[in-house]
Amino acid sequence: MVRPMDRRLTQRGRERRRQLVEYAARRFAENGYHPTSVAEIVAGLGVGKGVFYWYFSSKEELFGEILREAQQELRRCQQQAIADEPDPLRRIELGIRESMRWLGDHRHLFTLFQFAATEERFSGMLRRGEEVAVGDAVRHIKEGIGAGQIRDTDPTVLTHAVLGVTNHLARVMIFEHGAAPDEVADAAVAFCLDGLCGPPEPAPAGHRC
Amino acid sequence: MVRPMDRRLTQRGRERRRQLVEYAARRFAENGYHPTSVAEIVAGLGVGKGVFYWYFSSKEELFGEILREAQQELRRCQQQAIADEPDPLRRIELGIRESMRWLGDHRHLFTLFQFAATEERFSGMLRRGEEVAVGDAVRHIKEGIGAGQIRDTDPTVLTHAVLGVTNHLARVMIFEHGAAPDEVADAAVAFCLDGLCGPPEPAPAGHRC
DNA sequence: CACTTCCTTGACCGGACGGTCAAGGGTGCC
DNA sequence: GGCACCCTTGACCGTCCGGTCAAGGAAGTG
Repeated sequence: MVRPMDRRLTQRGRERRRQLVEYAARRFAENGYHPTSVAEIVAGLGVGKGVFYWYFSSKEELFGEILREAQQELRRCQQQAIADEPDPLRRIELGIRESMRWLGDHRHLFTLFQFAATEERFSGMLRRGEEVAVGDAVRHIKEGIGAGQIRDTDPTVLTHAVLGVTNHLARVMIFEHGAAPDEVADAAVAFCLDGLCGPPEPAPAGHRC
Repeated sequence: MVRPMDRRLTQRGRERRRQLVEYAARRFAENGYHPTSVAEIVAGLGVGKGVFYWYFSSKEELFGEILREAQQELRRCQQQAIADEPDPLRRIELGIRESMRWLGDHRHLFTLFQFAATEERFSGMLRRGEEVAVGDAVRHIKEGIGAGQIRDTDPTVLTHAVLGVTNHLARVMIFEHGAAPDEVADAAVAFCLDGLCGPPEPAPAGHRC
């Protein structure tokens, strides 16, 4: 499982560590995890190999740390964006918009998430982080269902549907087509809200549907 | 770009080639592309290393062929499923259902698609295949918009929203949670159709929205 | 100054990997 | 049989990679 080394670090040490995480994340995303060697990372930073193994016990551990920190920060941003918005549907909207913004700003990390999902050693770690975020979203959806705003379907499925739209649109429209995150977010929100609310016909209640 | 070797193969040769593609695809998906060595592939098939390099000029070329053939087959299945259904909205539904079924049956290939997206050498190849499939879907969406069944939004965005829902739900609900493809497809179809059709309020025409 | 702790260097190691190739077996055709 | 062609073998090669470590510099503390 590769437990993280927790050395006591000075200011200087924390800065070096940050450099390594940052630079390695970019190289891993651009070049692939396996094709990027430790030698290349330290050369890119102009330091000796020993520096790497002073801060991390292996390349694998470094990747794990990158993953963990990225997931942590994404969640932090989402929580902050949602803050204390009372309406669950609007919380979901804000979550989508914030995700889109964040992914636009950290596309290299998104690539690493994708890669992590394809290797067994990392997919577990990724999944644990994902489950936390999904848990958050599921709560909002459940609340929306309770309030009659959202169709009464398995909240987990709905959550993943929203997640799928957001991630895929971010990747294709923002990264590949170079679209503006805000506009893509508008489209994603529109699609998801209608998808969540359900068919118009029975439309009995709810202040948006 | 690693052009495929086109040798003239006998019956026996074609069978060997198929074995290599099949087995390597499974190992790549289970173990990762880079961590799976050519030596391991040929050992798993009980043949010498020369066999590999008789049929493929490099490991990279083999992976490219796996990708190409998988995309080709997925598209073939989708086209066949849609066949000559006249209603565009229903064509999309059938496409979603068929994708879900196919992904459920070929989850290892899905993993390889994901991996390919993370390495520059392969992402181009992947994208070219994706564009073809997206082009198909966009046509159906455009037709739906023309018929007033689908909201008048950028068809490419709508297509990718649907694709995102389908792929993500397949991965999470079918692969990870072990849900039944048919039920997941039901949920995906419901979500996407409402997402495509748009908000209920103005609801002027169309026989489903 | 001495002494400790934190950090850095880069040559080095064992092993694994992708790829090559000379040699040979098998099959079918004349 | 003789010959051509398709396929297979596995030892071998050069390279590169993750990781180690003895040695030494810098910074802080007394």
